[in-house]
Amino acid sequence: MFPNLIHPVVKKLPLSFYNRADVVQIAKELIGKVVVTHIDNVITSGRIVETEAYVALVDKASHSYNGKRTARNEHMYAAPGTSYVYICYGMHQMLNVITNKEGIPDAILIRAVEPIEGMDAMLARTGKPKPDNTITRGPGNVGKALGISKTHSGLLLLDDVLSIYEDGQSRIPDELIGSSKRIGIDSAGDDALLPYRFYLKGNPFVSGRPVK
DNA sequence: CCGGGGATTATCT
DNA sequence: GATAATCCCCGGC
Repeated sequence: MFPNLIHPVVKKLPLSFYNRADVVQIAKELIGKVVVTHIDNVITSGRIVETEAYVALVDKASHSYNGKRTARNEHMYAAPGTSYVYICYGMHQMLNVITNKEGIPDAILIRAVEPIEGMDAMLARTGKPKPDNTITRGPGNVGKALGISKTHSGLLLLDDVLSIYEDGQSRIPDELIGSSKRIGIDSAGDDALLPYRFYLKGNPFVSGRPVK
């Protein structure tokens, strides 16, 4: 209800954060920011520890590759700072952040967060008996724990239902952020190799098999 | 620790 | 009718 009372030291990311042309850079800068949802009268939040960038029009892994536009991906073409939520494998709710400018479908997938507030609600939503490192690990689990569904697509992230806050601390140093090719897009040809995935090194909520 | 395969259904061809 | 920006479990080593 009053997120600013719960996050007294921080503020929402401004439009000027989303309203930039380099979606890969923005994906990297989102590491350490805080996603907050106010859904079903409960506030849940988590620190973003893993993202992936999807570049408008030219990226074979993007839903909007080559300008493709359908009912599902319509919100990719919305204003920067808009959410894009879609259903994957018939059951997973995947949260994306739209950047750049209206009509240019740059998107960033939120792949993992570290829980901050609302663990009781996250446990109830996921059916887990107690907190563990998988509760918000991977994009499907992020959507489930934070209560996000397709109905939350097309929302402005500067509003209060679904929003992203600065972390109130100094920016995460580059040396703590790892990068790699994106996960689960092997059918995207050459673009499957692009280093558009970013993650907080050593964080246990980052998805994928641990790297030796 | 690692890889394989099934679950489950909205979406697109 | 086929596919999918995933997840979880299981078996093998």
